[in-house]
Amino acid sequence: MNAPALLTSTEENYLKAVFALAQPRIGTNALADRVQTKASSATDMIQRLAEKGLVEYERYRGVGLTPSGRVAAAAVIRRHRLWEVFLAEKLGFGWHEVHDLAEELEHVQSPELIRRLDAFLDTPSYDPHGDPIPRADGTWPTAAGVRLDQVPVGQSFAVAGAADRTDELLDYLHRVGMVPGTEWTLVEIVPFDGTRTVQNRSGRTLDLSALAARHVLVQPQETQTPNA
Amino acid sequence: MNAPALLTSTEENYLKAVFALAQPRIGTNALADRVQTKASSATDMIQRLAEKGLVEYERYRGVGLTPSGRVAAAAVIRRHRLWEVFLAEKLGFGWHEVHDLAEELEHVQSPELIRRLDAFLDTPSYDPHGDPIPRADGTWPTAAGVRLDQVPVGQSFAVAGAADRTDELLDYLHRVGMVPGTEWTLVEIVPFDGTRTVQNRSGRTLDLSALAARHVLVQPQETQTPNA
DNA sequence: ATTCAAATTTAGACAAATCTAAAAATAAAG
DNA sequence: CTTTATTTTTAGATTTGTCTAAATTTGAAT
Repeated sequence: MNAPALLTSTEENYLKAVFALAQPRIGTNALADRVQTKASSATDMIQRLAEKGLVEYERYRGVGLTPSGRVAAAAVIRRHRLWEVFLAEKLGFGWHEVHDLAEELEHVQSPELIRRLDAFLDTPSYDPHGDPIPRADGTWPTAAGVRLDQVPVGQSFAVAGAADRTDELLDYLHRVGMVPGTEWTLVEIVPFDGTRTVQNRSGRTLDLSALAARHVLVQPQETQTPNA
Repeated sequence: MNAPALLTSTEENYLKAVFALAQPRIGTNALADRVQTKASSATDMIQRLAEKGLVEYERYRGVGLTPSGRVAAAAVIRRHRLWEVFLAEKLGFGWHEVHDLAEELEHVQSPELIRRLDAFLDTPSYDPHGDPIPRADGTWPTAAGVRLDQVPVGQSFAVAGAADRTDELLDYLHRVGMVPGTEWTLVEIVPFDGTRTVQNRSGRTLDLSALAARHVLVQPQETQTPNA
C-alpha cells in the first residue's frame, strides 16, 4: 500500500514476470527463463525484492507477490500497455511490433507523464492485444461481459459494449451494426487469422478481425433450438 | 560515418555534454559538472569514448568530438528534441517541463520509433525552446534568417518566415499580422521574461513572448534615420 | 528409507559506472 | 625559475546486475 519506492528497470521487469507467472507462486528457474537470465541471478533479485516487501519468498519454495507487489506490478503493466496503445494507434505500429518498444518506454518514471498519456489516448481499457490496462488506482477493468474472442463457435450472444472508448472502434462497430443490445451467433472462427464470422437474426453475416473481436464485450445467450 | 555502435545511456549523455560545451575542446571539470558527476568519473568515460573513436582526447588537454562523435551526438539530440515536441504539443506539457522527461525518453533505442514519431509530429525543425532539431541525416536546419530573439533593441527587420510548420504557430502569427514581408522594429525586450515589443510602420505595437520570438525568422534591415 | 535427479542457493568473479583520496601535470605568481 | 594553486589523472573501493561452478535442498523412485 505504501508508495512503491522507486524501483530500477530490472526490479520492475522481475516484478512483472512474477505477476505473470505466479499462481500463486513461481519457481526460480521459470522466473529466470522469463527475464532471460540465470537462476542464480533470479535468486539474488528475488531476495532484494523480498527485503523491499514486494514479494514473499521462502528459500527453495518459490515466490509470490505481496499486496504492495501487486500494486507495483499493476503500475508497470499500466505504463507498458498505455505505451502499446500509443505506438499502435498514434504511430501506426502493428500490434505485434509494439511489445518490445513498450518494454523500454515503460520504465520512464513520471506519474504526470502517464496521466497525460492516458488522457491523450482517451483512457483506454485494453491494449492492442486486447489485454486489460490497470487503472491509475491499481484496479483492473473487469469485462462487463465476455470478450467476443472467447466465445465458442455456435454460441449466440448479445452485444454488451465495447472494451474501448476510442472513436475508431466505436465508429466501426456502429457502422457494421454491432451495437449494444443486438443479437448474433458466432458461426465460424477462421483458423488462419482468428477472424470471427457472426450472423444476426435475419441471416446477415459479418466478418470481424480477431483484434476487433477482443474489443467487443458480449453477453452469451441460452442456446436456442433452430425451430423454436 | 560508421553506424554509431550501440551506446549506453551514460555514454550518450557524455556525448551530448561534449557537443554542447566543446568549442572546440572542453576540460574534464566542466564536463563533469555538466553530467553531474566527478572529474575522475568523467576521465574514465572520456577514455572509453576515445577508444570508440567518438572523441579526440589528449591527457590533461581536454576533449573534442570526432566527426563520428558529432553524428552520434546529433542523433541523440534529435531524439531528445523530438520527444520534447511530443510532450509539449501532444501531451500539453509546458515548455519548461519537457526537458527532464525527454532526457529519459531519448535513450530508447529504435530508429523506426524516431522515424514514426517525427512523421507524427509533422517533421518539426525546432523544439519547444526554439532550438533546432537535427535531421535524420545528421544535418542541422539553418535558419532562413535570424531568429527574432537574437535581434537587438532598436533593430528594424522584415519577417522572413516561421521556424516551425505547426498550425498553432502559423495561425497565431497570421492573426497578429506577423506575416512574411511585413516590416517591424524591435522597441523593447522586457528583462523579466524576455517578451519582445515590436512596432510596425504605422506605429501599432505588439508583444511577443520569448518563445514566440524564437520561432520567428527575420531579415535585419539597414537602420533608418527617423526622418528619412 | 536411501538414492538420485532436478531445482535452488551460495560463493566468488566480472563489467559498468560511480566515488574518495592521493598522485601527477599544468598554469600562474612571485 | 621556483613555488603554489588548479586541474586532471590514477588507484582502490562500492553498487547493481550478471555469470559459472560448486554446494544444498527438495522431491520422486526404487
